[in-house]
Amino acid sequence: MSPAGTDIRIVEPLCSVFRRKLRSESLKYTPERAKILDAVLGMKGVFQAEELIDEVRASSARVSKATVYRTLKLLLEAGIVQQVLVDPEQAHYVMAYGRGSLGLLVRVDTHAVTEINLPELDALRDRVCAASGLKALGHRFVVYATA
Amino acid sequence: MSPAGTDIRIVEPLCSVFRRKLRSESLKYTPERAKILDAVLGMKGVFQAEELIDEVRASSARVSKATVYRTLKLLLEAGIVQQVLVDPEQAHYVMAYGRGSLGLLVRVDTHAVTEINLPELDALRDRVCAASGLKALGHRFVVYATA
DNA sequence: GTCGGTGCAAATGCTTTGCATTGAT
DNA sequence: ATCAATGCAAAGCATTTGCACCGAC
Repeated sequence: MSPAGTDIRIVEPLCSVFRRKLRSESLKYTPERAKILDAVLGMKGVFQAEELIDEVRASSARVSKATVYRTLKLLLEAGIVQQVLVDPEQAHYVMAYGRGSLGLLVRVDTHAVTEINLPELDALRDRVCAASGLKALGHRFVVYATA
Repeated sequence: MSPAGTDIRIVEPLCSVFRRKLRSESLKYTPERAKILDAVLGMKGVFQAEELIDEVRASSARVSKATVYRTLKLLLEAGIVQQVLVDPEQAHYVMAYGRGSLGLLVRVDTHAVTEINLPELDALRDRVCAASGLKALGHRFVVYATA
């Protein structure tokens, strides 16, 4: 579905996006940060910090928990991941580059979280912001359900 | 706006709802719990545990932090308050009896949280759940915005 | 060679819990 | 009288931070 270039969204690897962000603040692109970014790309769907740490350690060398948290914060600032708040105990994240909106279906019985796509909410979000004279940055639609 | 009884939603004081919940588990309705429920009714909009503690202490006697947290959990189970996750650091709550849906406008620059009413999302929520063969329990629509 | 990065362990801050005492039913 | 609730202080847990050493530029 991309003969005319229609479906191309990521014209630049996320790695470059990250490096550019780092360079813009005179921060360094280290092997640890590269490994963490790789692990993020490997995460499917919503994940927690601890799961990311496991993923990093599974696919490569040892990276400290502190570094993962520090890098996660940078990835958040770079817009590469977004925070998703479904659990008061722990922060959850999703790979989110180039995406301001997010739909989630949370099963309260199993705690499973599924992503859903609802583009019609973009307009609603903009309408809400316009009514308050604000600029929309993004939105979350979370549905809680059970079997 | 209630000459014909149209706008009456709470046919029973929340206090009774709470007492019934407590009785059903052979728990006790104590003065501390009554004061905390009162404080919850006095909170306008979204609040944090610490703000509720301040409210309780402002309007009446001393109640320990532990008791407020314990009671908040009971109010959650009773459906009198709902948890709202807008901040990974801290849980936020809203008075929520008889309400499964919730819209929030979060200003990321000032951290102000405003409630918004979007009844059209009920149908969307039900559609999403029906598509997965699940039963909808409620939903959150959170819009992030800035000036 | 200079800063910033990393790992570790200690610190932080919200929330929960153990225990002895107090109180609702 | 009984069984649960309260207050306090200590414990828990995810996340952050201070510091000494290491490494990217």
